[in-house]
Amino acid sequence: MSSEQLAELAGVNAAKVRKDLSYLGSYGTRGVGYDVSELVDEIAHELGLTQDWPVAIVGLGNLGRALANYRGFGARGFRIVALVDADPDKVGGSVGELDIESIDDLGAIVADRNVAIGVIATPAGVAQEVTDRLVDAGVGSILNFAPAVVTVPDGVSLRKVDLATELQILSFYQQHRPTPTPLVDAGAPTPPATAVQATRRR
Amino acid sequence: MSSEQLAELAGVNAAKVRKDLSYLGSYGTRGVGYDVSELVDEIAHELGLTQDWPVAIVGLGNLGRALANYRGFGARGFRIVALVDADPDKVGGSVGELDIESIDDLGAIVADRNVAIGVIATPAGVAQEVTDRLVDAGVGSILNFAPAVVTVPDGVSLRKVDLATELQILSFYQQHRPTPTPLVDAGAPTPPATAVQATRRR
DNA sequence: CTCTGTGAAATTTTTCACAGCG
DNA sequence: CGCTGTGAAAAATTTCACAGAG
Repeated sequence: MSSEQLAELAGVNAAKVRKDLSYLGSYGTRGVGYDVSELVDEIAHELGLTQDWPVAIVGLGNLGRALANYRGFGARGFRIVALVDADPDKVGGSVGELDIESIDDLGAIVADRNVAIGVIATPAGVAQEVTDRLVDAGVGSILNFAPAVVTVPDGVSLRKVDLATELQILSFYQQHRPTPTPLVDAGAPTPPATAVQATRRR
Repeated sequence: MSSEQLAELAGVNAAKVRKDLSYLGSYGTRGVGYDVSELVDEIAHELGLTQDWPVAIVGLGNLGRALANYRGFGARGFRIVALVDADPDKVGGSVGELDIESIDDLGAIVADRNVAIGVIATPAGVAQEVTDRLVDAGVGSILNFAPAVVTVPDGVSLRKVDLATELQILSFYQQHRPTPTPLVDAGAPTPPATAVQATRRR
């Protein structure tokens, strides 16, 4: 597959694809393109996806349950090894194959199962406390879904997914839409809309 | 509050805060700083958050239910006005205050309730089809949680939240962590770790 | 001939640094 | 004085464009 095709699929410039891939090394063949399975392997290796990263989910409300059931994790090599909650009513219950354990046992759980990544799906109010507990237990990466800013010490990675922020960004574009409702004949070649775009290609 | 303080809270450079805010106009007071509530109002206005953007959620598996129950949406002015699924067993059920309706009624639902934003929480396999249906119905912004790349016509905004991608990014940093497990005396000033950081400040 | 890999150019983003307002 | 607003500089990112490998 050529950089041109990859670029089309990703919605970016072909030169960017080539430049980015060049940082991995020279895995393309001039005049031909890239071997996709080779690329997949190389990228997986570079991203550390060939290793097994045990994941613990803290907080088993609706979002935590959704994440626990999310099949996309296993598919990409992330193994959920623990579900932890503070609510005594939830502890002892289970989601899928896994039992819900008490956050008081976090230290032992992280140590025993080598938890590398902690996912926070708790209410905002306890997010920082949970983060601190995870860090103290030795977890090196945190993915925070709680609508709260949390801080971590140097050396710990932190990412935040804020669902409301995503909607706010859409709202911005929605407000700046070329036409509030594009009342164009179905079948017309293409609406003349060309303005600020959140959209990628086509 | 000064740009310095705002920058500290956001984990960015103070000049960047000032430069960014300057695009809204001149809402600061020299020698003093910014009036936070004024900033909140101005930013809300610029982002279109003073308007009401009706949201429809398509797909009511675990993730869809979590999103439907997510209190952060209402708190920031997004009103969920419809829950839609293709599964006849789910249609007629409800989540919170809202009934689950059939995707076959999508056109009427979008038109009646002025749905502006569609949230896709379906399996990957039907994400493109659902996207097309939403766009045909007149929805101008799409937030895609399905682990699938979907395309939209020009003039429609699209954002994607990929949970597994977030983990992959963490995995990358985890793999490049300064020390696998920072075995530093608790109480030591600060671990000497200084390397590639996903972390913001402190 | 086609398509990669990559210097160099163009563009965008971020930071510096300071005039000047309150 | 202290802190904003902003030109100008610096840095980072993206794109161009083309030599040269296959």
